[in-house]
Amino acid sequence: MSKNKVISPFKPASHKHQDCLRAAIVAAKNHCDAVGIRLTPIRQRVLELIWQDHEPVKAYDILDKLKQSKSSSAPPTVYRALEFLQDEGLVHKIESLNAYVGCSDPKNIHKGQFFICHDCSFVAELDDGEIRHLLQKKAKRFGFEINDEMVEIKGYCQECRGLKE
Amino acid sequence: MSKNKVISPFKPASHKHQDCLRAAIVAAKNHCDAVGIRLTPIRQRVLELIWQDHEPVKAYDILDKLKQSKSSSAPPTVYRALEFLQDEGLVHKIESLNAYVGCSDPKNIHKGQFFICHDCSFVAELDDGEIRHLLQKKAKRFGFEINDEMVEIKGYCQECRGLKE
DNA sequence: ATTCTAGATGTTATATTATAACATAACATT
DNA sequence: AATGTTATGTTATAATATAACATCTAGAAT
Ligand SMILES: [Zn+2]
Ligand SMILES: [Zn+2]
Ligand SMILES: [Zn+2]
Ligand SMILES: [Zn+2]
Repeated sequence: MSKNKVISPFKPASHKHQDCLRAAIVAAKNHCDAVGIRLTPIRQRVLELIWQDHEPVKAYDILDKLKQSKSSSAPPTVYRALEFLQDEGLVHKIESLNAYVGCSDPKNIHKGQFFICHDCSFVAELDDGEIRHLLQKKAKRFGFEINDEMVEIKGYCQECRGLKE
Repeated sequence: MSKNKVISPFKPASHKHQDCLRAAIVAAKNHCDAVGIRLTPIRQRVLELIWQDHEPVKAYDILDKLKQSKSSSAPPTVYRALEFLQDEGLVHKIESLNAYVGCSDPKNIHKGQFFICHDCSFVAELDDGEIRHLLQKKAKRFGFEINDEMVEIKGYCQECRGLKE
């Protein structure tokens, strides 16, 4: 089963992001209902904060915003929510940035491949069978059994490149 | 120019690591001489500590060992040395582990692809043109210009898989 | 409806990773 | 020796993340 998905494509800055946010929350609710776990208010709020944009968000930035509506919030509040959301495939951690992005495809558990713009910080995500397959092939050559993958690519998105002219 | 190198292959636990260490230090000295920069005692010592094994090493573990011979050492001592070594291609940071591994190919500046064993922590490094090329191809599809790449693959090396039987 | 319980949250403290800022020392060039 | 540059020393603190234990609460079991 070698799917080749664009989980989250680059979108123009002008896109109607309200729709991305709304869709992500709906997908999260559906997922949690289906699996029989609870998307509590804190968890939903953290997810909403992460989906404020397509940029990776830092844990302590989430904490700051969370405190505004819920003064009892502390680091564990955020890290617990993040752990839950990551376990459920609702959020990925960008290891090279110590930051978190939403994932709109929780049903299908995966580790994506991320493309991150240095200028606008937009993160696009693929779940690409070709990449996975090539890495498998390389690994196989020296008898390595893959169990987890991190692919994070930085550079400049089309829109930002246009602006550089 | 699409090279396809195995920078640092998996080696049996029994290999004569003294040779790896020695070769790495010689390569580092040669590189620094050639480029006209200084591999100072601190920098060399940090590099040696990183090359104690093929496992990623944590900054504060380096610091602890450094203190044993040089009591004036502090976090900046280590992080400065690490920065120097990374800039010169003598060390790579494994982002997903916040740890550092030696690189035996400093001449050729690159971002490698890393395969890391969960059991023995051995890190193998490729500088693989095929992988780079595929990522380029994917990026091109949505007009993304790559500037930096992180590929870190976790799993089980051949030797450790054999032991699991 | 009441009790029980697992899961979720609150709270305090601390561990881990990394950098800022400024002072001093070592080294190279003139 | 005087100068500029690079490296190191030193102190403090920022940024990221987890441990440990107390308390609460929604929902299951009775
Ligand atoms: Zn959007
Ligand atoms: Zn951009
Ligand atoms: Zn070795
Ligand atoms: Zn192994």
